Amino acid sequence: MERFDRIKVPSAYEMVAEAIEAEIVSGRLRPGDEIGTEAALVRQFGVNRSTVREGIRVLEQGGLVRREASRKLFVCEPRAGGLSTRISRALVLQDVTFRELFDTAMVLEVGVVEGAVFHADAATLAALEQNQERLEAAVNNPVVVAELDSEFHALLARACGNRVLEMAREPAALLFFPSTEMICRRVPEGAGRMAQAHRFIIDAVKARDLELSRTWMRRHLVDWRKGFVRAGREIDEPVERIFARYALSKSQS
Amino acid sequence: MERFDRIKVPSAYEMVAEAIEAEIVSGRLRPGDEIGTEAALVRQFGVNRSTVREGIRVLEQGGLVRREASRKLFVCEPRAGGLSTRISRALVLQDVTFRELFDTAMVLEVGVVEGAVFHADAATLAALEQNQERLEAAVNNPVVVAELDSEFHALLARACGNRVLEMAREPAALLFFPSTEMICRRVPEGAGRMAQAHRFIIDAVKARDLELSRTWMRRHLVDWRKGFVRAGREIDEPVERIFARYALSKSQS
DNA sequence: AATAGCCTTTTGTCCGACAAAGCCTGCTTT
DNA sequence: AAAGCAGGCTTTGTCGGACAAAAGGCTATT
Repeated sequence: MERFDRIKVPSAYEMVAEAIEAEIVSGRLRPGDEIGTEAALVRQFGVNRSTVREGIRVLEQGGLVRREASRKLFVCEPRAGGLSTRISRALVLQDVTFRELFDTAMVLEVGVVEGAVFHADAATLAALEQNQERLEAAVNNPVVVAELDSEFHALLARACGNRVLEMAREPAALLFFPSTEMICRRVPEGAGRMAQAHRFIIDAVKARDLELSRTWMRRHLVDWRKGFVRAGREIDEPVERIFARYALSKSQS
Repeated sequence: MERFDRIKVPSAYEMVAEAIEAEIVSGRLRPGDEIGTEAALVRQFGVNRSTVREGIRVLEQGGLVRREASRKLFVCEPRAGGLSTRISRALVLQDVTFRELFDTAMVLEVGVVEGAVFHADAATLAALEQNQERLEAAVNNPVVVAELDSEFHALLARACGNRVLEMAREPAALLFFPSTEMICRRVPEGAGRMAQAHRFIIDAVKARDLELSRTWMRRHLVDWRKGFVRAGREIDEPVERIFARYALSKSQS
């Protein structure tokens, strides 16, 4: 048992990043505000431009500021940060299995649909209907089906009116739903069953029927799992890195 | 509807970061491996050291590499990234309410305890027992009680054997459980009830009793909420930024 | 008013340099 | 000969200055 922690001398670029972060977290700088040019920061902080730039990289990667087309630097919506992508990547590096993804999705997506039953508004319901229409029209195109399934769940998450839950489900969803494409490709009847399940879920949410919405969400996910196994995959195998790299790079933009 | 996406010309430092990231994600560089000195990277990539350094900042902040005491750079365990902290910060910036935190915790912690019923091993159960002992000995110290409560739920999450779920709950937990201290301070009987609930949860997990574990976890969380309200707080108020800043900075180390 | 061309600002990258901190190696001391 | 120390080497963090290319703004032309 040591008495003292190691002393960490903060470097200049870290202090630059922290100073700007403090302004954002405190609310003195709001999303959309400009940070100023690098030269301006050099003047204010009294450090070299290289140092300022390193600090900016930290903030950029932290999702606090954004630079558009190598131009002005401004505070960005905290949502935008692409943090989920990085969590997903960490999960892949830990060799998590599809079972873990599935079990987590079961917990989170059922929680989401419960919230949606209480909070879904007309606009989101309309968006869900539109998603459903497109899904029914595209049951023979695995790529589009996978995208629409992913969007369906994202819309539902938005509809549940809980931003914490919405964000909590994102990393798993990013790894989970892309497999839908593979499933649809190998299990022909999969897309049809999915469309049917979505239909029931939407109806249950509209009818504010908690129990029914839960039931159909569970059924929908169990179906996904069955399809996964029928497509010849093993539920306890880790999410492969190559696949994940592809899926995540697509989502990053 | 535009036909083409904007073309993004990658800058050199981004390519440096991506090149190293690719090695890590593909598994050719494993946690613990050294990346090499800045000078070595300069030679290999044929770019300036400033450029390499900017790339390194990106990777560092992304939680892929770590530099210890301003010394050698090496690939780090994906878990370490401190990403949850940043998600929590984003949530605070979005002014999420305690209700959102609570509802999410309800979904996730119940999911966690279900997993724990199936997967908890002897070592974790022992750790939970030890946590319980310390909790019962400290019911009069709000600071310690809050820490132990937070640890209790983290242990349970570890016990559930699902790293995806474990990581999904972290951002909410980081914002949620610190309030326990405030509650214990203002509601004297709170800590005792908490110890009792923990006791029942541990026993239910040990007995592999799914339904009982669920029931007590729900009860435990509902209790937290009652305490929150009895402490004079409003469940629909946003998590304050000052509080969050304090809580998160503590957790970062 | 719209456009083309010019000028200015800003970013991305490069070069070279140096102090401070860690690491290593060889020397001194016991 | 082993342990301890000092000095030298390596590497990081920071600095100052420089320049091409892109973006933005301004003016004159049609």
